[in-house]
Amino acid sequence: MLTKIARACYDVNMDENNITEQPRRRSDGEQTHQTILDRAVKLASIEGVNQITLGRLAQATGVSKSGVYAHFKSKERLQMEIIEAAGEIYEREVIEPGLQAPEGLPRLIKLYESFLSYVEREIFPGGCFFAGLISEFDAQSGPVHEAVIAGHREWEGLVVSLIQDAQQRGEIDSGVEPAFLVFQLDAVKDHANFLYTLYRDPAWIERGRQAISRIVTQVSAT
Amino acid sequence: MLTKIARACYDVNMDENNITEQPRRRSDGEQTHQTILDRAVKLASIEGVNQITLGRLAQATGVSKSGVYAHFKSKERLQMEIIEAAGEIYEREVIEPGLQAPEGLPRLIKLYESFLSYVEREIFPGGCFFAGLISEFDAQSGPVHEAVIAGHREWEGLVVSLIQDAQQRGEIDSGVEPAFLVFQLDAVKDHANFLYTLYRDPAWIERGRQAISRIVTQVSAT
DNA sequence: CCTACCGATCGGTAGG
DNA sequence: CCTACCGATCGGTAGG
Repeated sequence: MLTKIARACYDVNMDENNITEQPRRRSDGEQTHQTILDRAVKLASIEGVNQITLGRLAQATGVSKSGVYAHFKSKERLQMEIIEAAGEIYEREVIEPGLQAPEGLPRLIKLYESFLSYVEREIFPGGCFFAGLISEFDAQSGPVHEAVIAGHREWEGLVVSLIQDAQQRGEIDSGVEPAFLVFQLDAVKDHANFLYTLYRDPAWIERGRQAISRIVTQVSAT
Repeated sequence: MLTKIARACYDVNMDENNITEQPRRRSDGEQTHQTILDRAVKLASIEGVNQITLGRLAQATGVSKSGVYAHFKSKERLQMEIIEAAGEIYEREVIEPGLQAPEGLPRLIKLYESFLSYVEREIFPGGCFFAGLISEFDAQSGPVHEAVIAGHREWEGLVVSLIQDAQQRGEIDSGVEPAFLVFQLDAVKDHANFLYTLYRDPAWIERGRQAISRIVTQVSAT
């Protein structure tokens, strides 16, 4: 039966865009899959990825435990899909709006403002998903740990390139070490997320904005 | 049997300092209790307090599962004792060395240096215990969440009072808002902990030191 | 996607 | 501090 559904999904897949060997579900199943994943991402942002269990996810969605399991085929795969789904949301809510600003310093500033806004709007009920994820897996080896490091390196690389752009345009002092500036900016953004999530007081986001703009002012070319 | 041990411990207790209704164990049991707790604190700093189970703690210490349970009487109590024990370590490794410096600005600086040193020396194998704890419970209501908030407020209060001391001595500009300065300093210390724990590269601690001293320089009275 | 299971482990209890 | 349990839940499987 599973095979039949899998094959049907595979056929549907062919008509769409995705020709991988990973079987997918047809439209109804696809929707259920997404519904479960949405719930899982929200739960994981509050309690941590390791606290998500098939049973509780089943209860939260009204699907049977084995129904949930059938969608993900293992707990590891479920965890990975949760992280992927969260990544898409982060991309949509932080990266894309940030990159819409004009190149150079405005883009750098907009990126951090997008982050603060995304925290303030509580896109994830438990605060920034990835701040929580890093904290959960920073000291634990395994595939998630590696994925977390890759994600952090990607973010750092993006910000460094924005800083270098701004330096080439003469908007940021050329004597500033990009990696150090990223450290300063990220410290503020993560701390604002941290305290907003703990206290749910927008004053912390405002402090984050102030601290970011203070740092930017200091490194701005004269 | 439990009652007998409990009563024996109670008697011992009377001879010491502590006359609460909470029964304690006699010296052997006391030692086992501490051994279990030490392991639990280390494990919890890596995996999170919620990941500690009686079974795994039993396995890690060689005590039977019910033996572990007998020492703590509930998982909640175990969690609370873990947090208390971590708090004592934090007090010893960060607060006390910090407060040994001369009053005013040197004491403020020393407090943050003590923190960075405590991270660098890996007092907890999974990074600063309380950074992890806040991250784990920031979005979850319950007694641990409340304890975490109380702990954060205590730290913030301490730092604010150090800043005000330094302001009264004319070492920090009186126009600086203490709460905002704490925000800036804590952002850096937590971020250094965060990245050191993820990468285990002392360069992140060094960046933290640089960022701290830069902030201090900026707010220093002219 | 379901019911009906499996062995392992969970927090906790009884009794010593 | 131990053995020997309890019901509940875990991730996962069989079969439809």
